[in-house]
Amino acid sequence: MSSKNIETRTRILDATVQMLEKNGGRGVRMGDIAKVAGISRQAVYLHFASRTELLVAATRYLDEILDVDSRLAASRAATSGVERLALYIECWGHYIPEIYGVAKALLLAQDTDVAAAAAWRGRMLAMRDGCRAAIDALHSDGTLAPEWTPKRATDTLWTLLLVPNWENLTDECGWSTQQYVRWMKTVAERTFVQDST
Amino acid sequence: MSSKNIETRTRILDATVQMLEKNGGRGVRMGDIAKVAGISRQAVYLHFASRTELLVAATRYLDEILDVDSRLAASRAATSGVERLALYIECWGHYIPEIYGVAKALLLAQDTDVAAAAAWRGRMLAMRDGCRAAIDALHSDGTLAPEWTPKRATDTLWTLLLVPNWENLTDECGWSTQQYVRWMKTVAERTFVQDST
DNA sequence: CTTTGACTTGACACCGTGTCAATTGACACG
DNA sequence: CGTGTCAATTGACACGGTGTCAAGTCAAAG
Repeated sequence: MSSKNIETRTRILDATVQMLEKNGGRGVRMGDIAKVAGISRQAVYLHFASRTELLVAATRYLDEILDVDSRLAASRAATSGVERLALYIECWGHYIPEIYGVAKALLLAQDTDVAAAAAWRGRMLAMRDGCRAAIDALHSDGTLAPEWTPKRATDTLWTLLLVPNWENLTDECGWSTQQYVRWMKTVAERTFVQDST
Repeated sequence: MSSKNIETRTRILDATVQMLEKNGGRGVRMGDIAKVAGISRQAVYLHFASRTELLVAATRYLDEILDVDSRLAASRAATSGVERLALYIECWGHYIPEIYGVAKALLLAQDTDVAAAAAWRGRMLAMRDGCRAAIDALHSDGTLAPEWTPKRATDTLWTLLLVPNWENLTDECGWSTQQYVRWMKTVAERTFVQDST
């Protein structure tokens, strides 16, 4: 009964994630997802009221699978602000490619759907918290470069780490994830960390 | 005859720019533009084959009005790499808000239309040339920080200056254009310029 | 007076999302 | 055994926005 219900639901979510991953988040229609899940297009609407709702559920589902929380624990365990900043970028940098398909779809849905915009914004604000924590750690170490206020530094770091930047560096510039992580760390350290000389 | 033709064409372009500017590039339909231009929706198609073509023409038209070339001349006149970098960011930073509406529309059209994606990409590659010129100037001054290759520094600066970053800092973080320019200069200098101490 | 060319009006195809109604088939319960 | 429930199916349809097509208007130029 309800177990079959849930089974179908996760089959839809699996299909969604799989399709979005494969197509980089572009051009995946409700019908395509249904086909991969082995059900009719209308049946998808029995589980998710709209495309946006499905996308949002898919991101949650993926986060669960990837166990984001335990990953972030590493950066929180850092003993210095500088280390924390580096670990946070490392964590985030490896996370992006894994969620990229779903994230991109949500990002695209923003234009037509207010709910999608709100959902994406929520996720980004959560990411901002991580940025603020890293900057605050620098600040309380006294290693935040003096021209920055914590708020302004947080805004800047947050923006630097946004998905479109990763997209540009990997897609257009041909960088690997390793390189992305490596050089974002460099930018962040040179930008925010007080000169030690 | 043909003068009337051209007159209507520019009226359409004016209407397009005006509407896109007013609505931040979102939700402007062919019919809306036609209405503002004082003609029928179909008449727009007598001058532009598709929405994308109209958007592309509108960016060109706007560039012409804003006289981008002469603006860029200032940054090319710089006597040092550091100065050139700062002037380029200054120039670009004041340019973005003026083209934002049209740029955003083109950016959004990318998702559905390959031609729009190509057009946008072309503009961004042109912007990248400016970034490369600034980085090269640093490089030949010997003031590019040693960990950067020119190519990698160019990629990074280019990405840093992308429109979505300006969008995030102004929209989400509430920065003014002045602040954007000020702090992007700071980031770029701290990131790319060899430490002078 | 006729031709030409810009523009108008109105109808329509296409695509993808979302809705609705009628139907099927399986399982559970009395 | 019949009955009710619930997931899922099929097929049709509305909506919004782009783009196309055909027929007609109107003014200026020859």
